[in-house]
Amino acid sequence: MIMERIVINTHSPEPSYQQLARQLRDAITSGQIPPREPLPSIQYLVGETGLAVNTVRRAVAVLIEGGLAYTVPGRGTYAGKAGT
Amino acid sequence: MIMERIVINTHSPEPSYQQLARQLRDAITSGQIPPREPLPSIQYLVGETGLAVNTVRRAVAVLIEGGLAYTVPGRGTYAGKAGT
DNA sequence: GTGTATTTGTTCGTATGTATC
DNA sequence: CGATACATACGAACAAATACA
Repeated sequence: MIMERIVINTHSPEPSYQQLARQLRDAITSGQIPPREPLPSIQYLVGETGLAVNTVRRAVAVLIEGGLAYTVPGRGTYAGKAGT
Repeated sequence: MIMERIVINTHSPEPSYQQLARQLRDAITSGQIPPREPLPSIQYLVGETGLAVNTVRRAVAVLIEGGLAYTVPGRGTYAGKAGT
């Protein structure tokens, strides 16, 4: 599992889902999670962050909409763009 | 309130939020809801469609991300782009 | 092939906060 | 202040796709 510690500050004015999305984005753009490598699973992120499933899902959705990750149902979510 | 009947087919393979997003999008692009005119409120859409608040919000979020609508906190959601 | 576990997708319900009128 | 409207977050349930023993 590739990924540094994730820290969510509940009292920050920045929404939790945005904090998580930002940290995941950084992990991807920095190459810490190379293209085609799986992101941490939703369940893992729930345990790691203490956030609710829906909140984590929302954060991941941000990356997907941003074209930084893609999902394969039943498999997982991967860094980079879907394709060949 | 500008807007034709909204119909959600629960048994359709197309997710409810996408059905709603599509119908709202059509209402905007067709000019049925002109730029700067308010979209139906979340609560209204909840009553009209029978969907849950979160599901309706998700549909509206699709339009906002697509640049077809913008939100003014405490006021409402409007067709077109935010700006002047 | 079957059954189970994992993972994502959709949906609902509810509570609290913030902004506007 | 009270009503309205959007924003964030939590909790829970069920379906579908995939992986694996």
